[in-house]
Amino acid sequence: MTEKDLTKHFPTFERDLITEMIRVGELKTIREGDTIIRTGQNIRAAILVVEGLLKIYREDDSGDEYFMYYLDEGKACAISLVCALGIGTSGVLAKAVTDATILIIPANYVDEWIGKYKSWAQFAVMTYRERFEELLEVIDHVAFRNMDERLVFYLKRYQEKFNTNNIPTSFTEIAQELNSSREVISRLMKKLSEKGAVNLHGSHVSIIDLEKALD
Amino acid sequence: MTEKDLTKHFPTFERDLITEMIRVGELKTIREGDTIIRTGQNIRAAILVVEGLLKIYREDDSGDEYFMYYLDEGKACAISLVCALGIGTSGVLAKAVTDATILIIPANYVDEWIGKYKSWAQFAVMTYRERFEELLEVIDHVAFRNMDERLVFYLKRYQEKFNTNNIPTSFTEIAQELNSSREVISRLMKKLSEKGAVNLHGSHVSIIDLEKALD
DNA sequence: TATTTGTTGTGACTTGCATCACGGAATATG
DNA sequence: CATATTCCGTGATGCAAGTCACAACAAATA
Repeated sequence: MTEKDLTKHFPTFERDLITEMIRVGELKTIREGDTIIRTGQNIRAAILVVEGLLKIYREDDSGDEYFMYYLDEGKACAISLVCALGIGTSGVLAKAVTDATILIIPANYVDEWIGKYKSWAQFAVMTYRERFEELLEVIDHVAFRNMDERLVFYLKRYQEKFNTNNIPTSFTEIAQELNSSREVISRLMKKLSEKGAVNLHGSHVSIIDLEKALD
Repeated sequence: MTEKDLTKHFPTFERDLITEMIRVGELKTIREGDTIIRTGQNIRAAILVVEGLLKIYREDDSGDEYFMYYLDEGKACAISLVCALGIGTSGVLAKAVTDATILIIPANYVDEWIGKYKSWAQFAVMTYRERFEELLEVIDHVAFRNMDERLVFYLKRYQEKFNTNNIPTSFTEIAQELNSSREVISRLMKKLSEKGAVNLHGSHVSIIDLEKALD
């Protein structure tokens, strides 16, 4: 990983910071499907996504995983940033959706750089802000919306993140991530297809126009 | 407000920071029930709670307010901290539960102090961390728990924050804050009283032992 | 090819909860 | 004191969604 590569994904960082990140950070490549952070795990480093896409979940006692949001290239896990300083355990679960490269920054630098590099402090704050907003959006959906709307939201995010109208995810998996059941997803999908919002091909789903889902 | 008063509520802050807070911050007293931050409001300052107790809500399109968490003395509103820097609008609603005193710090200082005062940077990070955790807990409840458990959680927090077993809140209000309905709360309360977890006195509710709610 | 495994579709049933429609008790206000 | 207002209790009803049971596929594998 060269300075140029890193600068490409983190364009706001000043040169000195990039240099130091390369010096002290540990690059790690992750396979699709791998789990990077586990709930309850003790974290002593910040995690930045250099390449690839992660998914962040909240896990309940019985092991159900509620999908909260995606983490793109150039973003950081807010939990890992925040845990890096305090004596924190995770609280969330992070999985790689694609093969990915992450940069692991030891906790002490996370702290030190806040005073040292303005761009780092801003990055940290921006990270918090964005994740915070995303959590609020999750709460909106879970607290106020019905499953049909949440499914549409789920599909919309997939569409945006992967820039495709093809949803290869099985109904079983979608159901797990929305903390619902396969049958419910199946029936809701049928309704969506009746409205002309999606097409069902048995094996996969293709999005036509999610706006049509609004009745 | 003297330096001594402020130090009492924010003991980790160094003397210089306290001095500067008094110089540039605006103290404001708030009446019980007043709204401090509105959803969608543009925020150009951080808000610290010096005295009193606030309640933070998430509002949906139709004006329903979902109660998320309390904000104690010595704490800051994470949203206001984070919005102070970015070009942010609020996303949450803050109300005073008791008469309160808040300290308003203009956005530019929020930013500046992160590099200047270590205790401030740590305070900011700690604030994010705590609020973040609280949001995750909210998601847990809304996503995974039924109304009965959420009601018990609601009562438990009241008990802790006000250090009392007396709940003077009307069922109608509890229902609104949990995004439920009065009748449902009424029936669940009855169940709780049958289990010996609470006593119903018509006008108010008194907690006996919330552990007994677990069946 | 035959079998296993993972997928979706669907009817029947149950449950949690919102809503409606009362009525009665308590409190406030004229 | 009378009336209005606000609160709570409770049955009836409807809907969203979770669960069960079973069938029809398709893809992978022996």
